[in-house]
Amino acid sequence: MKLMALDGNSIINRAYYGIRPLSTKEGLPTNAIYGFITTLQRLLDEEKPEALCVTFDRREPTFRHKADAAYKATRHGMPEELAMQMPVLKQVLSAMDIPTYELVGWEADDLMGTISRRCEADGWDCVLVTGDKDSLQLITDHTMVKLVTTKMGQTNTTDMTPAAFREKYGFDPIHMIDLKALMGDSSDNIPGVPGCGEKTAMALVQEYGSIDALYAAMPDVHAKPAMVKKLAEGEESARHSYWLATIVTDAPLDFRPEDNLRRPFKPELYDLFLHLEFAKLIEKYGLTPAGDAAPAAQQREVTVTAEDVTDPARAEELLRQWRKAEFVTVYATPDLSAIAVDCDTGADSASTANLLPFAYTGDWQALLQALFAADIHKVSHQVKELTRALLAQGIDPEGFVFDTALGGYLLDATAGQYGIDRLFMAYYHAEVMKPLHLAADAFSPLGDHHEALAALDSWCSAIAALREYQLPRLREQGMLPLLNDIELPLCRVLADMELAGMAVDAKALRAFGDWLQGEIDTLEQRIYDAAGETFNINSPKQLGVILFERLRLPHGKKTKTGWSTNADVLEKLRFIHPMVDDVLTYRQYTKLKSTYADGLLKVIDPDGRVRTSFQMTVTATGRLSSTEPNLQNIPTRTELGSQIRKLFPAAEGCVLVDADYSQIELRLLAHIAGDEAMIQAFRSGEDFHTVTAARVFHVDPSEVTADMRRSAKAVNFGIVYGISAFSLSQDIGVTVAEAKSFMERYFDTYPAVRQYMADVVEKAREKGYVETLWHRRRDLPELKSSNFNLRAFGERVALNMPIQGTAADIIKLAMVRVHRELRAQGLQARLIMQVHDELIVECPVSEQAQVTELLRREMEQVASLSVPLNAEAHAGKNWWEAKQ
DNA sequence: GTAATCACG
DNA sequence: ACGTACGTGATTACT
Repeated sequence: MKLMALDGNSIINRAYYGIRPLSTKEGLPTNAIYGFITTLQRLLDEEKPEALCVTFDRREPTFRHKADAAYKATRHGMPEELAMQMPVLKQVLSAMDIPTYELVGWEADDLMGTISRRCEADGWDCVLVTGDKDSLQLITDHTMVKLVTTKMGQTNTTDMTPAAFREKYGFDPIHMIDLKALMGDSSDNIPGVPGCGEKTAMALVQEYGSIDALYAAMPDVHAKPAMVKKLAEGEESARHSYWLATIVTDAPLDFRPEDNLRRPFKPELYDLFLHLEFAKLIEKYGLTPAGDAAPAAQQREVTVTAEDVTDPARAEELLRQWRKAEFVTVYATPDLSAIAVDCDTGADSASTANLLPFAYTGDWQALLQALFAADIHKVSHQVKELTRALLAQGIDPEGFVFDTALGGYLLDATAGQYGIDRLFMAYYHAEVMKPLHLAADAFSPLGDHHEALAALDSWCSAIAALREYQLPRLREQGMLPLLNDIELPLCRVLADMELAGMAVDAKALRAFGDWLQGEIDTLEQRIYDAAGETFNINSPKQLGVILFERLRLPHGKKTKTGWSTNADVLEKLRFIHPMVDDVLTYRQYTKLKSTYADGLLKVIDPDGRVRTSFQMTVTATGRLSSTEPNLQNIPTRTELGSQIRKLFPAAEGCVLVDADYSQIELRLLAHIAGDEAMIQAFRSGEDFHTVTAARVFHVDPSEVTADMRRSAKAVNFGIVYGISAFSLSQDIGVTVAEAKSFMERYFDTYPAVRQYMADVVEKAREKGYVETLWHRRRDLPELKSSNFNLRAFGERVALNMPIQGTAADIIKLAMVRVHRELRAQGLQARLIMQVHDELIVECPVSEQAQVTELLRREMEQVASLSVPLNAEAHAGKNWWEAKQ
């Protein structure tokens, strides 16, 4: 039998510092609790103990344990956000029916020591989980310590058995106490022998085993005479320290191993997790509401107020009501096999109309067109997806006035999940009924019709409830213009773009792929010959073994699992061994082959076009993202890679017009920071990096060398990302000191930028968020974190998000304007792609000149700032040409 | 499912 | 002293 005991304080501490701040809508921080539970679950999966318990420190101000020394006085108290979570964690553990142990005046260590010895006495094995190395002294043949370590934000555990301990330290676990007695421990206020550090203490314990043996051998110990003297003088301190360092194993604890056998969770765990907004955990553990006695079916019976609309006369009546209403909510299945419409006003208040194509006896198409006309104001969830589905059915939808997915995203851009159920849970701490099977056949006469309708009904009213929550908050945060003028109109633009797609030359792409394969085969053989064996070049692990063990090349950075083999590292090794160059080329070619050649071929539609999906609710800054396929990362930086762009042709008789903003982020930095020198530089129309270099190096622009311009460019970009001198030095290959002085001179050149960087972080810390010119917002709880890395990250985000996010606002607005203007001018031209600062329009050759001018003008005039927005547009027969 | 790598802005 | 640039998505290896 095996019992696992956790050092509660140690684990929750690590969870708190290791996990980004989370909190409930009411502001209760929850990250440490969440981290604790997930850690606990991982440990249980790993160890599968029969019994489990958690111990906690319980120190009282008046305690007199272990001498009167200011014992652990230097250990600072826990931050308030963590302290608040302690009692809640104990509630959670109680609801999980996991025993906890604490004793006034005793530390978790002492309780764990006591627990492990009682277990052993009863013939149990024991696993102690803690991050505290002190506990290693407790290791025996039947007691293992799982040491929790946090490296680069990742928590790992090491199993310390007697053998593993000896391997690492060279002596038996029990002598850990002797080691501490000699070297001391400042965090525990254990003095040790003054002047005796880790190295000396290790050597002495390895040789003599214990301080008893050491002092018995005095004065003939193997150490420098000065050290022998220190040891002699420090004997009393060493013996006192030994006592301080010894973990108690007989604390007065009421403990029997068998009382800790694992038991089922208590029902109240559901409510607790609901309150903590641990939706994932509720799902994972399959928790259900405590009052589960009422059968779910019965609840549904009560809530179903749905009405199947079958005949045109009734439909007409409803349409009239809907036109009069302020708004209706619409929930549609992705395939439009069912559409529910809920209207809160009128005679049939609170009743949901179900529109099912097979059940409707009238003209289905006409009904939809009437419902999705501009005169019925619709609130829905994921309007872009619905718009796309309707357009594909030949319906031209208008009149969307709210999107609860977009609302959720604008209110919390880092939440990541915007499903109706998740939002409802976050806002109201309650669950929406799950549609059990919303597949098409659920609405066939044979499917479970009743159940499906009940789900539609509840989802429809959930959407109304979400809007109710979101609207006042969006208004208060100044985001209604962003929603109404940018995000909502953009839904139609993106739906059109997704449906239009981009043509791909499949034949040429296949040929390119075949050519790449030939090159890859050659490279592969050369690499095997150089290595003297075959191996999987695609495996960083195997490649690392070849490069750094077999070939003994100097290794650089490490990753969690071994040596890094990324391009940065390999670049430095290419002059040492010719194989490295081949590996780099191999990487480049296989990337092109698998991601672009093969990857694109897999998703070409029968009409020879690829259709990406634009994600509107993914990025933390407001940018779009593109998936299946990702058309926002088609190669351009290398000669070979950019060949791929030649395989994106314009349709027959058409051209592609490609327009991009030049240095929009830096221009926005100039505007937002209000730096006169930088604004002037952009107004001059000269090359900005060259102007920067000239000002920073105090030379005439004509004297700026390529090297100077490259450095200036690196700083310009670095500033936007929240640079550090270290990273800049890495980037431009100078010392940190040089990079530092370089940045100083940069800030002297653009003084308002320095001021901005300080102000934006301070303001963000006060307000807890940053925002763009259009008030798009990103919450930044990281700035209040006590974890240095997390806080530093938050500061960089605070600098970057307003700039990157404003650029996103601007191009989105430009897209809406371009889309509208192309239609207004009756052009056949279609906007088909966006790549963050670049738009692509496909149009007949005859429209080329007009479209090129329209694109440039609309993009440049979308906002009026203190710097000009500069856009350049070119036409070509394919993407590569248009981009020139 | 996570980690490493590399493509883009 | 800390560890070292912002935002994405796809592929491959490996647990």
